[in-house]
Amino acid sequence: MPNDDGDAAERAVEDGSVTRSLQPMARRQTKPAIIDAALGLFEERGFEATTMRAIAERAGVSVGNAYYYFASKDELIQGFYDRAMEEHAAASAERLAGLTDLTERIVAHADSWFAALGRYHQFATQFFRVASDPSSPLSPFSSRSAPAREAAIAGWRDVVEGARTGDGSPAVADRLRSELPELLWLYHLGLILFWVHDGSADQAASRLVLAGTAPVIVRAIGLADVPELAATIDDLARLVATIRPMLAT
Amino acid sequence: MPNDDGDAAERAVEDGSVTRSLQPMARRQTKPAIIDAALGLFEERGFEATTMRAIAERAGVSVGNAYYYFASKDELIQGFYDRAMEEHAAASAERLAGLTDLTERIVAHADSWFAALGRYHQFATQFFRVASDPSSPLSPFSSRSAPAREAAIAGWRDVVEGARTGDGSPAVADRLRSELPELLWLYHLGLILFWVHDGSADQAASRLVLAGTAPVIVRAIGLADVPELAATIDDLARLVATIRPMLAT
DNA sequence: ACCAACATTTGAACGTGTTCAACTATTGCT
DNA sequence: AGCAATAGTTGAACACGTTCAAATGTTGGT
Repeated sequence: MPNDDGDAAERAVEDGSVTRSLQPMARRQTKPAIIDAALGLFEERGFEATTMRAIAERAGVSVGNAYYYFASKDELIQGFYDRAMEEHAAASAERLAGLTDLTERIVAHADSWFAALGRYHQFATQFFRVASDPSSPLSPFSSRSAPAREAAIAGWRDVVEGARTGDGSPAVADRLRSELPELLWLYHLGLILFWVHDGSADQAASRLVLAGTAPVIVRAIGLADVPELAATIDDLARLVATIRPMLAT
Repeated sequence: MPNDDGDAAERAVEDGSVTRSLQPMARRQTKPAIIDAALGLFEERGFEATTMRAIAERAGVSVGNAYYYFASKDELIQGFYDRAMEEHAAASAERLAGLTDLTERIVAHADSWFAALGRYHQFATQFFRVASDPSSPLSPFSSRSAPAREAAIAGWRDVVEGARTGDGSPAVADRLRSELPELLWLYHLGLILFWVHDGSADQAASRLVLAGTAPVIVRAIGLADVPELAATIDDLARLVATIRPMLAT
């Protein structure tokens, strides 16, 4: 098994030029080379049309070597996902900069996700097919994707924390502020599910769903303070609390 | 390509005993034989562990012949799904017989689904992995599964139509009665999505989610008449109307 | 300098889903 | 009865993801 995060290869580079010049057989950065080859081919041909043999050939390694670094073809997808999420985080931060309205911030964050992944829609479809397999390590609920999940929730936390009312006070009541990011993340998963199945041109339908549902979500957040609904909300909170420990993935 | 629904084989049988006795090479019912073999093996070993060669061998045909009737291994799943849905319809009808309360009827219908598919949970997981692929004909939104989808929605229509209030009048206002079955079907899809990912013993968590959310759904239905929410509900209805024609699957 | 442990790399081989040209059986028509 | 067209059937062959024993490179200790 390789070092878990390509540390070995990176360390070798950090050893500096002396080490490198003393070793004629320059240490290739095999793992990133494989990722680059895979992503390039995925974009060119799609996921299923890309063979492990083609990836290995473009990366200049043997097939077996690719499997030394990635347990399966599916795992190579993680590289695509990580890269896309970086793009999304950057694009979202830029669009959120001037916005204070919660609804607008939600729309901006989710819409920049659509923008970031739009060009990969067809390929992303195959990605989420794999990810929607509960037994896959790429499932959003798996322990292996916990870092990605937490990063995504943190993104939604930024959306919530940055929201202000007219007088500059936080737009979301304290009681909800801690739970809301995760709920919005679930809402986003739902949007993604729709987006994946969205056959409309440029996924326009998904953007409409976003624009149409975000205000409803925000209105529902406001409703959480209505006393008549408090009992129901408490029921749901208790339900979540009961169920969460039952789910060991 | 075979006749679309095994008509050829069925017609041959309907030709009667004369035809059969005059044809020493008795016409095998190849298609059902393949389905039976496949379902048996799926139950015994799971979906992925079952090979097309094993299916063909048990059915007494060649591999190529299986592909004459089923375009892919995935398509064999439809047989499992159809059979399971028959079981569900029967079990649900039985449990709904004495119930008039809408919440109880919703729970009974969905819970009998859990009961019907519980023993197949692991295998069903692989089934829904395939079904959640938007490009798969098994996707619940695909045109190929339209009959199954409509049958499922019809099941939810029974749930709604049979619900009575204390005085024996329909429990659901006219305005909602036509749309509600499809919404409940979507709710059920959500439950199934959770169930598929549900790693708790005997999928107990899924049943709790059902028991906990069904009353909320029913309460929300009642809220549809509150004037303050009418505008929002109209917005959502308009959104659905706008989007539906955009989705050509 | 040497060796033992470890990390990396190789490519042939395996089992899989799927395809296809060839073959056989059946039907419809005269 | 005979013939052309169609339906059904076969199994070898293909391309793929994956595995594995073996070969090679690298490191750290003496």
